[in-house]
Amino acid sequence: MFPKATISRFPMYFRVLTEYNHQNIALVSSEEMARKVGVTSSQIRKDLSYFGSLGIRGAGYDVAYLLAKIKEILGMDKKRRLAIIGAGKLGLALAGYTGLKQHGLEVAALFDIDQSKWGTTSGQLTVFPLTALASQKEELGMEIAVLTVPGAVAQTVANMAVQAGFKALWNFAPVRLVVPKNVIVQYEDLVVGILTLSHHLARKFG
Amino acid sequence: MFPKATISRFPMYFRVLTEYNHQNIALVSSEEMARKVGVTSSQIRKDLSYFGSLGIRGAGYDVAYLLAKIKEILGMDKKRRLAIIGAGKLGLALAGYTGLKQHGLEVAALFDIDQSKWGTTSGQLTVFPLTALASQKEELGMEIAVLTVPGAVAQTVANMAVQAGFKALWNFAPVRLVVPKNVIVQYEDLVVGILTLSHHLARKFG
DNA sequence: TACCCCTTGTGATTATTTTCACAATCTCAA
DNA sequence: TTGAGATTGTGAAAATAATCACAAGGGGTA
Repeated sequence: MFPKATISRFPMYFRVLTEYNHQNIALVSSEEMARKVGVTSSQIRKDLSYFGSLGIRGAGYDVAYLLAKIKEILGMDKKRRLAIIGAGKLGLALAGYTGLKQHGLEVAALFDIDQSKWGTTSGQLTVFPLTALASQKEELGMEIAVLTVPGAVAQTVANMAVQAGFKALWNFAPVRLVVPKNVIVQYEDLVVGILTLSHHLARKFG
Repeated sequence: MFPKATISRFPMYFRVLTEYNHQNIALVSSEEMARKVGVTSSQIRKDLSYFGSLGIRGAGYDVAYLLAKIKEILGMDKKRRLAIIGAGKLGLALAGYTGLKQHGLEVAALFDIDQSKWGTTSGQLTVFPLTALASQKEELGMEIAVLTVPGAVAQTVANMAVQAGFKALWNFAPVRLVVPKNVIVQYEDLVVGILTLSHHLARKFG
């Protein structure tokens, strides 16, 4: 089995390859990619080797082919639809975040318990009542539930998402969720990054 | 030196300790914390041991004392002020994100190159022209620059932040930045989490 | 005070991840 | 077709991180 960090490097590989593709560069070496991404070339070769012999010895990697492979590995060959639960600032920001669309991810609808938020938002997205989660999941073909709700209600909302049939949760609430074994949870803690910076600042400058 | 992951676990420790503190629980064992955080108790003891003998053998950890220590380690004992550069959806969402304030971080101002955005936002925050970065840094005592700008201009904006005297950058643009050695960059790639989920979905269900 | 119980702190061990270094083998040119 | 030059793919080694297991103390009680 490959290291967990391997998958986390693939989005970066995807982006630089997209760039090369856009520049009509057909072949690229691991050394060249490494410079751009900021990792070692052997790291890139090792990461890719977990998924087969994807390169051409003596020549490098075929940009279009590798791009297709990475899309496949990251599940980007199929369009994934997201349900954002919690139409607060963070939920709305994610709904309008272009980075998602650029990676084949589509926010299909938002959900909130607050009646005053129901209806259509600035974009062409609709905020539904939380109770409509299960029915809209089927209607819109959503697979991933994004939890942008306060920590205090995160577990309750997670239960509802599981009940509605979601098998994957992307959780922004700073809470460990208890879910059935067949449900995947990806935790996203925005505070970790900034506090890591704060720690380094404190070390260096006090 | 301690593992990088050690620091990334501290925000979670901070939160559960805050909870215990709120419940007037004075003493807590690593075993008890471990259950709540979702890591092993020896992991917690090891993490804490890098910063001294913070517990009491036979009894556990003094919640208030450990909380103070963790605040110190994460640089939360001093209020850190942030400058958000890029007053788009993500920038505005971060500006209003309560999680930051809860960890002693304060967004002091926003900056944007777009004249139509200059002025006061929904909160009591002001959006300044990008050219005011250096002067406002001194005026407002900001230490950390948050880059919520498109990837294409991220390097240019980073250069301006460095020029203005920022020693720490929190970069949301999916681009590797070139900065002087004494400047710290923390990368935040929102797409990694969701594509990790997408990968697992593709593996399990196709 | 003496003893028992409890939990920390930490070397030693194990597991995981990255880097090294080079054989394998592909391309290109003559 | 052959040989030179390039770059992959990958075992082995090194570095990093997590877990184990237990000695070292501290707290509480009689």
